[in-house]
Amino acid sequence: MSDEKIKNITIADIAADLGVSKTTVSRAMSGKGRIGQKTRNNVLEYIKLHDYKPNIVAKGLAQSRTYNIGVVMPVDYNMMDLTFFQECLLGIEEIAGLMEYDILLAYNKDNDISSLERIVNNGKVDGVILMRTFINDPQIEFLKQKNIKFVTVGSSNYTGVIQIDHDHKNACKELTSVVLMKCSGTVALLGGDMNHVVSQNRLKGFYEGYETVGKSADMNLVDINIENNIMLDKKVEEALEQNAECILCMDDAICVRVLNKLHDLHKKVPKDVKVASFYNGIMLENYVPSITSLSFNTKELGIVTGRTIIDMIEGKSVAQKTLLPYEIVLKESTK
Amino acid sequence: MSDEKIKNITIADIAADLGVSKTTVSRAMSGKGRIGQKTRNNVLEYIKLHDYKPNIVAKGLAQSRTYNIGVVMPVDYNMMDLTFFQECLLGIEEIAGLMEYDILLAYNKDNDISSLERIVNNGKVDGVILMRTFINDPQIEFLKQKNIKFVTVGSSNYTGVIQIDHDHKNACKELTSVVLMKCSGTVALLGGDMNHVVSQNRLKGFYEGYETVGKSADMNLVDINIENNIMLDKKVEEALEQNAECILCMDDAICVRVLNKLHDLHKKVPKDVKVASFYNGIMLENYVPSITSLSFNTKELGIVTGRTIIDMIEGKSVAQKTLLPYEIVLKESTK
DNA sequence: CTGAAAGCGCTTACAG
DNA sequence: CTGAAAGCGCTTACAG
Repeated sequence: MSDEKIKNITIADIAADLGVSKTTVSRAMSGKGRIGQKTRNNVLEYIKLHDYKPNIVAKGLAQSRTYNIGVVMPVDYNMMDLTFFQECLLGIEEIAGLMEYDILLAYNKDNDISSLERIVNNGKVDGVILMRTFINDPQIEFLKQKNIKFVTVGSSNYTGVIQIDHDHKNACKELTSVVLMKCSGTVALLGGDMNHVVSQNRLKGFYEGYETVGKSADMNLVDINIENNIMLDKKVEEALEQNAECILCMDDAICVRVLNKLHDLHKKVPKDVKVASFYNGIMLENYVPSITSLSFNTKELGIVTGRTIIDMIEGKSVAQKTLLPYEIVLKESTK
Repeated sequence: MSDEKIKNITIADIAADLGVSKTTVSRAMSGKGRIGQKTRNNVLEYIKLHDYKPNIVAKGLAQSRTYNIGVVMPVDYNMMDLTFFQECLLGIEEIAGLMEYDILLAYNKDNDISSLERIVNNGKVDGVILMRTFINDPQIEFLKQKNIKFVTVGSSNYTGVIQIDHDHKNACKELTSVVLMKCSGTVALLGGDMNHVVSQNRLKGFYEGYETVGKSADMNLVDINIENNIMLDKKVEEALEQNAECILCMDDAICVRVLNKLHDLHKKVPKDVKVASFYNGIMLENYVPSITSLSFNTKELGIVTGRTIIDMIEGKSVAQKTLLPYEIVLKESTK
């Protein structure tokens, strides 16, 4: 066994073997340009027989393309986010593979975008997916200035940015109104960092949910921007003191903490207080009692995001904002 | 703003502007071949001034390289593994970036290696890192047959495979002997799928730990290949019935389950029984009482793995097997 | 319908 | 010390 990689067969080899020009071989494969049916079949047959794989890098160079898409992963995640990103990435990879694209990874740690800069400055990607964005986002600034095509997972307040997201606002609106039907009265809302666009949308949906039943939220029971878990625990106690019949949690992490606190206080769910979450997540999955929550398909989010950036790369026009559907999963916790 | 990517400056532009040949520019950058000091500085200055970045793809084509390394991630992970893989990947990315390489992602789901096949058949990578391998591994078969350079994270029983791992065997040996010092008598060992090479090494270390104190393990207290959590719970009870003074757990997932079971049985750690784990992990981190365990630096594992595959790509010789150090962290649970 | 030639942006013998 | 030319493996006007 030699130490070298096996030398791959090239388009020139095929041309020589078949007694045609490289042009013809190229055309047979791409389907572009006129070519005789017989000639074409000949080439295709040869390719199949010899299991020829064109060198995508060379193809890319000739077309000023790379057939790579850059994906920027955040590093400062917590456990729950990790599974979200992984699953989304899986969706991206799946669709990319089908379209003959590959994923080039970059990381974003504390808004250090050097990793992103490298892959785009080195011309290694045709487009970029940002897995997480911020209100003021150096990634977006950089990509705009470089005029590179990109898509964001989740909503962004930047103008002109193509974004794919679940329809959090309407999801929260609907869940809120469903819960309001069950608890004739006081519903508390806890958690949510308003620096995140998604939190803003959830809050909006919450208010709109109230509107649908002709009421308006009791602002004493809405506690956002809770700084830490200790604060959160206190907010749970306060909600109970104000006789909240149901606690809505901004996301699954909040919800787990709330449930633990209720457990410590010997409050039974749903007998003493109902609980629901605006986001499903792995930690909520096997909780007893089962927890009512919104349910989003993360892998699908990845697939749609991947398809969108590839469409953009290939010159198709795409929607400025794509909102994916959601499900409301009613479980024991709001019975 | 045009719809096109900004056209990058090329080596030809520099050559024209400076009135030298492309050869000279190339040489100035690479440092290869003879070139006058003054000419060289001229070029370098121009490059810095205009912030020129060579097109790595073109460079790669000319050198039959890609400056990409493929990383194959497993998909059938559980939560705990996920953080391991993420952190390892982070290490790989860090060193790759420093060496001007990038990460191309592939997935391995149920030993479907089509994703891996695509990136190597398409000539998109110079080498591959396998994040997880199996006793009979189609990934390894494929890469060997293709004669592509690759490295595995963790140990493999295949011959001739370059592997990077923590020194699990000696780590387990040392922890076992430390624990034996504290519990003059009966130590139980629970968990570990013997289809995994790492489990085999841990078990070996466990036995060797006994040897160091001149004893041999009580086989009634060694329970490996435990099929599920129910079984595991039963094994915990059995260990207690046999008056085990300490329970050693093969990994953190096992350990968490064991701790929960002990909690249910109202057994106090370490008063009623001591506990230690052969692997640290996120779920063990904040446990009360704090848990004695082996501690491994996962990011470092990634860094070393990345450096190794790059060394191989660049023709340097590397060790067949690299074993990284470990730490024994004594905590409350074995007091 | 097919091919010769130029080009994508680099590197690298070869020659001077 | 420097440059003209060929080459990496493709694509694509252009010409016939």
